[in-house]
Amino acid sequence: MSTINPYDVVPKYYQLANILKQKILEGEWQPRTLIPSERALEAQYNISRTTIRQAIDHLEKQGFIYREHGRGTFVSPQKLQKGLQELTSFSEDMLGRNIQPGQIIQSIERLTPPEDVLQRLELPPDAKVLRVERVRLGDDIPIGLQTSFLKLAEHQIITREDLETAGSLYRILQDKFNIIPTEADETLEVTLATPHEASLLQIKPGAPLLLSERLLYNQNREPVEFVKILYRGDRYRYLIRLTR
Amino acid sequence: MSTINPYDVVPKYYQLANILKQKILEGEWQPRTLIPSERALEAQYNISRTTIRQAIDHLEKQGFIYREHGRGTFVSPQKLQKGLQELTSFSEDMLGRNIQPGQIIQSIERLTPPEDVLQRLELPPDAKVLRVERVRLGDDIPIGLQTSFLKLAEHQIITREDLETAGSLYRILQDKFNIIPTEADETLEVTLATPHEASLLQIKPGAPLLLSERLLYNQNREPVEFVKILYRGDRYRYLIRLTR
DNA sequence: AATATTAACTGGTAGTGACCACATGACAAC
DNA sequence: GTTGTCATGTGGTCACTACCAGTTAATATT
Repeated sequence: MSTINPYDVVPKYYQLANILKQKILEGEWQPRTLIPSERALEAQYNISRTTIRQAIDHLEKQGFIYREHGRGTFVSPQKLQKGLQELTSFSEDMLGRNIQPGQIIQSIERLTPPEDVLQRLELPPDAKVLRVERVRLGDDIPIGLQTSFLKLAEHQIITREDLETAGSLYRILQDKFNIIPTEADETLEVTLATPHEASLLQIKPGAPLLLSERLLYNQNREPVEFVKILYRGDRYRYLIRLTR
Repeated sequence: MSTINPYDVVPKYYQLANILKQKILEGEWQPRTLIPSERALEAQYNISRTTIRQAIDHLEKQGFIYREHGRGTFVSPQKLQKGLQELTSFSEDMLGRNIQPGQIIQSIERLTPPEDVLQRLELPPDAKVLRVERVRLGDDIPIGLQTSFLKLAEHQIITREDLETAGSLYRILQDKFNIIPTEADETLEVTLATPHEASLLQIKPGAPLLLSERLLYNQNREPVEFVKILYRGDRYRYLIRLTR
């Protein structure tokens, strides 16, 4: 069994949460069963109840456990499809489904985007953004057509090499420009493929597509990216977990 | 200004959260501006920092504010589209968009559903469920075709009257059967309308539809309802907020 | 046997005190 | 001017303590 170090860069509650999570993932604690009470854990790990509760809070938010006042804390029964409702990049999304992500870069250009994109990015009418167009692949099959509009200064460049090596655009934003995605608003709707889109996605013109439009905010809640992804209707399904 | 009662059924942190929320909604605290520090609020309201933090935790989770370590706590700038990522019924969804929800009840029947529905509801092969078919309206225009499969005992009946008076199915589940929806897994994908679906939705056969499939869990994390909604592609757009 | 009471659990709320980690601006040193 | 140091203010973590609020089962009462 792992132990908890009293002084570390990693908070105690976080370490504890991982220990408990482990017990669930490894099956030591079965779904629907009661886990030790907060007072019991307090004694067992010699950690204050404050910290115990903080750890359990995290696990509850992540959907591993649920609490019932007066009865106890239980392991969630659901074969948890990890981190739905979480902000993920296309690559992360694919990896979560055990599909190998890939991409064909169509273009990287600095230009003035359509009016509606400027508005959402809170930019003046003549501003320029970096547009990145890619066909996204899953296990080498076209899944979606992705167009990103990035609010970046003129000297902030993203190259083909950046994209090819990093794979994920979020990685680049974080490492190269210190932009950390924290939140996004997304809409989903249905459209039909234009001939151009159809040829890129290797489907028939007029085939149904799932259109996702996502406005991404950085750590200061400023919009930094507007992304459109046209998903092939026959090869993609959107998953979320909702809570009340 | 409101005051905080020391002893009440309503927790202090909850009352405080509402007071702070009010200040944001009424515009007293403008977006992006710093709100008083936790120590300042502690002094101002004569509440311990523990409780202050608990209130702020809630507001942060709801997206009203965000914190930056070492800098302070700020009001979120976003014209918050309330409670996305939250579990809502069709009626609640519509009301949140300022659209009047409505329904045409097609049928209410007790029957054995398709195999896949039984499996998701964790029922044996011969089990029966209550199926409710409705055309859902928004401002009197057909928006979606909704089919609910409810895991209910034989004596647990839902009548047309129940549905017509309550409006929301969730209301009925809660009031009549003490089933409280707490969580759901949802998938979204694209399909094309069959002639039958098209006629009910008043669109052309083959028109693109957004198909939502939702498995709803009760307070004990048991599946209680499986709902399919076929949304008209031209009249419905799905909204969510994602966080990281 | 049925019903009411109670004791002993559970998680939930609240206060106090202490210190850590990060950000920032004032100020000293160069 | 530039750079480095440091004091101060912010949120983050943690311990200890106390009591409130549901749940349950044993027990007493009828």
